[in-house]
Amino acid sequence: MLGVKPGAPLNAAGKTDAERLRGDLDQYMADRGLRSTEQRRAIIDAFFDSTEHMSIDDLLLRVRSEDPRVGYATVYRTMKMLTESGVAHEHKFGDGFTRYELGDANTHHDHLICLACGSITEFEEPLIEQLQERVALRYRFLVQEHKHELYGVCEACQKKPA
Amino acid sequence: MLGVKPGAPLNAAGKTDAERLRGDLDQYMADRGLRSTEQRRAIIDAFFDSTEHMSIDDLLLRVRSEDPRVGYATVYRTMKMLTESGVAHEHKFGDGFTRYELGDANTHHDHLICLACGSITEFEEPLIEQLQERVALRYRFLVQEHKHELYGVCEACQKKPA
DNA sequence: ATTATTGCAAATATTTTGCAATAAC
DNA sequence: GTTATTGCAAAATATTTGCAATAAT
Repeated sequence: MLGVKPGAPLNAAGKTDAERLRGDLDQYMADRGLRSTEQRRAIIDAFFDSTEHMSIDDLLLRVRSEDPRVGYATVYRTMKMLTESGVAHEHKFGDGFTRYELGDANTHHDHLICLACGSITEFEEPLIEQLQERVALRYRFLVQEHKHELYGVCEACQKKPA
Repeated sequence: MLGVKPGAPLNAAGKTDAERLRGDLDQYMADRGLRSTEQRRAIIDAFFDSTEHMSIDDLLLRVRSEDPRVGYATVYRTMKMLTESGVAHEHKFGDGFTRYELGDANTHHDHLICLACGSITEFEEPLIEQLQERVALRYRFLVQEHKHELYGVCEACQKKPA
């Protein structure tokens, strides 16, 4: 259990979400004969180690600090694999960069995006999800995914001098 | 009052939303010495006449059916002007195209996007907006705009044979 | 020995921009 | 007559892809 943050929440099986997702990924790759390369391992490590919402450039920067010969295309291809396996989720917050976060199927959350500093905060509000389901029912719309994002100014940026 | 749909809802001043927005636009353009050209008039007419959520290509197609010599760049530039004046709102629903709708400052609505046929339905749910404000308060976040979109399958597409 | 993967460069796709020609004021 | 606007082509931006070389199985 090296590299696991002390105090990370454990689930019933005694594993962190990240550990479970890594297991899912190994399974996914094994199932279709995908290979574990040095580059992939480096990118996947960078992704799992990161504070969330990394862009391709963020990831590449990190990975290249250890191994400068990793190419853009490999990062794109690896993150596409993670997305398709459900291990990562893609987000487009409107700054032109696709960002990735851990694909936690169980805990759904939405986002507050600060237009001043770019910081991204997660929020959960089950009552909104509930009302959302009611809206879907009203239109007999089958929801597959949703996006709920509030854009504005975070607390810290409000306090900064103009 | 030519070209106004019969039965369109009128506001206090006896004008439709579209009429009011056209007035706003005239004001906006006059204020900064922007000129009324044939191309702009054609694009603006196409935009106002349209069922909502037109892409640049949709607009260009319409405009070119009347005047084939209008260029892409002019449509982009005109829609940017409409967006900056608040007369149009931009949306990116994830299919790679920016779409535009009438910028109705008073009636806020959100969207259901069908992934099968691409249709876009608007919905309003004041209770969600209310809860959203509460979330913002909880994080002391100053909301400037928001995006709430449900992606899935619309009623019509659910009924279609697979 | 196979075949998935890599890195590069070229291709895509959408939007933006420089500039000379044109048209609105 | 000024100066905003147009249309074109080229640039910019983010992402994808073809392909020969490489590396994992």
